[in-house]
Amino acid sequence: MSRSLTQDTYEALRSAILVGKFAPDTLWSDRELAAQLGFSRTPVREAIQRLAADGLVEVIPRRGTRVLPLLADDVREIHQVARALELEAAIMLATSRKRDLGPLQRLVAEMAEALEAADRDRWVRADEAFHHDLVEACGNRRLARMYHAQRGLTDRARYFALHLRDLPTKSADDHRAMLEAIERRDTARLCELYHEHWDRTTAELLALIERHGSTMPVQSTLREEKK
Amino acid sequence: MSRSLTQDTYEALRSAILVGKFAPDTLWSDRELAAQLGFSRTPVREAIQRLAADGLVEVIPRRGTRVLPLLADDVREIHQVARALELEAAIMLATSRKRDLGPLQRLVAEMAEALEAADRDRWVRADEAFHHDLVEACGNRRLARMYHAQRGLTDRARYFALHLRDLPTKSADDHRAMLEAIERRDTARLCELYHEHWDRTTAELLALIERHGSTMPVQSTLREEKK
DNA sequence: GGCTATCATCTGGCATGCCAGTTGAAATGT
DNA sequence: ACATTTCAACTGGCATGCCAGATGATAGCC
Repeated sequence: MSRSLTQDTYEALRSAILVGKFAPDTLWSDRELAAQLGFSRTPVREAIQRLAADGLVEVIPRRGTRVLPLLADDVREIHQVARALELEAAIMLATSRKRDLGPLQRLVAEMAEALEAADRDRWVRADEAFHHDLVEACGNRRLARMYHAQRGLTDRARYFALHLRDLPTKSADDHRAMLEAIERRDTARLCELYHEHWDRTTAELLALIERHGSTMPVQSTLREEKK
Repeated sequence: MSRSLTQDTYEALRSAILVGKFAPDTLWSDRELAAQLGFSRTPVREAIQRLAADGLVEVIPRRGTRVLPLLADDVREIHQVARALELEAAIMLATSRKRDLGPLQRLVAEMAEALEAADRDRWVRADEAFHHDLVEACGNRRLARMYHAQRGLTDRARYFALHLRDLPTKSADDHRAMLEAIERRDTARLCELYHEHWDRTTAELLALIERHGSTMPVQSTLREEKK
């Protein structure tokens, strides 16, 4: 895989948690994880340190490592942070002199096409790419890193939500409007749009989460494998 | 100290770096740090993982752990992120129904008194507390944690800057105006104020940094102690 | 039966030993 | 004298062993 077992472990565990392979609130021991992944406790422990710093797990001394659930309040908090950061990035783009909005324009078009074809997966890819590229384009790498780290935490929820809701026609309009505001360098309009867009997105996601239980309908498969 | 050597090590190293006891760009080995702190490599290594995640150090395999310098670009990026997050918190306070602005009002008064007495240390304490409490009061713990983590990175620079510049009379006005905007629930004004305030603060800090070299005038003392 | 004390077994915390990659100065050849 | 090679002394990566605290099934008591 990569050049470091710690890195591999970190990525494997993070992805497993975000995809839902570890049921929230379950306890895991470093020995157990190490055995499953095939190497020793040390890289696993170091990876767990990082996951704990990310807020994905909680280490309980002499009890185990608990996978933290994604609660409604967490979604609310994460979305708020993401909104603040992405708005800052958008404002930066809106006031920047040299900028290339071509990729973003293409992605908006891509989303429109995906909607016409009712292709949810294609739409979600373009949507992810739009927000991703927008934040990347602002030039602040710290901001981008923090944004992606937070946003990644809700990937799982968004993925399930996509198949449970109506086609996101409203979101497509929002994106187009946001891009236009950036083009026109209209920061006041941007602030409005972002507040509307994220408030609605958050509410939609929360409604789905509450309807389907606070944890997404994914169960751990590893627990059973082990026995 | 606390209940975990890893935690102790993390806090000790983080504080040492932020206070300037480790010269930027110096390489350290985990064995060396462990010997100085008095325990073994394991807790030191786990603490270093977290410091690397914070962006304070960089681990170079088989070379050492490099203390990252605080460059002008870093200050720019950090201030931008902090501004975005604090503005979001301020807007939250401005639109919240039940809120207690008493502590913030007291801190604004405190800053005014400190200015009259030309007491820089008292002023900086009140200033820190103002921003701290403002972000805490918004109720989004994630946002608060990220804000403080980022802001902490520039503590060192701000501390030195304080004694090298004029009394921050302008900042005091800004804070008062910000609080008033929150009281009047005037979010548009808040946006303006935040952009002005942080742009000026960033520019001031950068000017001082560039005048005094990209790294603050602090040298490592530990290197010598060791010999 | 119900309650309590016990203890084998589990956990994370930490120390330590070995490995392989990197380095820079000494040893070597020209 | 200089360029090249070599190698001892580092480094972080990883595995492993021991420890003390926490747990829960069980044995013992009332």
